[in-house]
Amino acid sequence: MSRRQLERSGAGTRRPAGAGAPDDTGCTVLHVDMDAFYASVSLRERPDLHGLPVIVGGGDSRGVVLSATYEARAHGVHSAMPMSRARRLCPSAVVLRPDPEEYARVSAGVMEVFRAVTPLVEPLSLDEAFLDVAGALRRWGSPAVLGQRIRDRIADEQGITCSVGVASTKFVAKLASTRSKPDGLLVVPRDEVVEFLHPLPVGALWGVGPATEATLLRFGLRTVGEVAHTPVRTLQRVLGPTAGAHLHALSWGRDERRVVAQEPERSVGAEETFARDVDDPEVVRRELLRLSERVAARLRAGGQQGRTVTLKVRFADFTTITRARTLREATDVGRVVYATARQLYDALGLDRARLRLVGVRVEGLSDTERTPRQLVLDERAEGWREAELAVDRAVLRFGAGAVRPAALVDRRGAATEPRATRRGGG
DNA sequence: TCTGGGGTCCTTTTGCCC
DNA sequence: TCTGGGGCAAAAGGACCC
Repeated sequence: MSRRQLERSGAGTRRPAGAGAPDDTGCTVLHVDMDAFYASVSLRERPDLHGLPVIVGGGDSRGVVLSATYEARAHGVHSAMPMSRARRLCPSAVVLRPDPEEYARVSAGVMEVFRAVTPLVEPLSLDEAFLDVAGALRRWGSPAVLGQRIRDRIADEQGITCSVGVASTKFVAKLASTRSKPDGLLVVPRDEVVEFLHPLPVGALWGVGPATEATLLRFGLRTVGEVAHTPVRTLQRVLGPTAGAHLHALSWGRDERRVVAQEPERSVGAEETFARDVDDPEVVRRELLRLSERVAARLRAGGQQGRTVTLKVRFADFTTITRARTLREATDVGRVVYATARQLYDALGLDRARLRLVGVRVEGLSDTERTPRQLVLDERAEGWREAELAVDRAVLRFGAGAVRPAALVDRRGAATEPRATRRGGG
């Protein structure tokens, strides 16, 4: 939400020509963000669609917008909007299916460009990252020059545009890249930070979403400047000690967070929204098995195990609950994850309630290497683990879907609907 | 007219032990 | 025996991000 607000608050602040280069001394944090990433990547294959409203989105009945070109955004379309609504807002838009593999490839290429500049790259998602360029200046010149080089290289090598924010802190760099979109670069000099921040709406602050924004508005706080001039104690009373202090610091441009390369993952999960609400427990259990296998396979691929299994259930009316159980030993075995998730599900005693979504997540991760093989792990689980490792090898050789649990295969040997959102035969 | 899927972090509640 | 905390970990929910 913050990004949208910031864009709406408008006032293209790219410097007027002839004002001289802004002072980027000490502005060693870069935030680089691809413009309409999924849409831009998909458009590389479809040059005929350039200049048209294009929406990338999934799901036949229940999908949302993943990305939209600026032409589509002009009609009010934005990401996370239900596809049905987007089509109504912009009936002329061309809708493309997402192509996750291609996005991952382009993302890897982009990250490579970053790492050629500095090892201190902190990816936030496929399409954006923070870079600490303090150590790269001797070789490359000033941060702004560096930012422009990155933009040029990504345009040349990947055929997409990006925007770069240059500042002394992560938070301001991120706001700056947003403000310079699309296809821009904005430096916020150190001594202009407060001037830059204070006119912005509160929703521009990191961590202020719809709920917090509503709270702040109730107290008459509309801009970052108004938050800045509110006593910390007051903010803490209203928002809690952590959020209150955090927001106050941000509103003055104080942000101590460093750029950190490769943060370890803290959880791995998978969830699925059904094409239509489901009230058959057997269908739900089959989905839980599929999700558990998927999560466990990803844990093994990453060399990780987890101790806490969380079940997520979303009812037809969108209310959502979670139930968790912590195991005695960490696991990366699909059958163990499934057994736990299924126990949690059965314990709910739902009795044919209509479900919209189920999910499985594993938390409390540790490296498999550094987690000693427990002596107490029962033979059954150990047997399953061996079997699943064999499956991993088969999938590597023969591709996904080569091997799957019997419960997920119908009598004719065909896999039952690979994705719950797919309809009909195929 | 509805609301995906991948996550992180924080707060509150709860259960347990002392 | 009852009550009351403090401290802790786990569980649950919610807000937020892309």
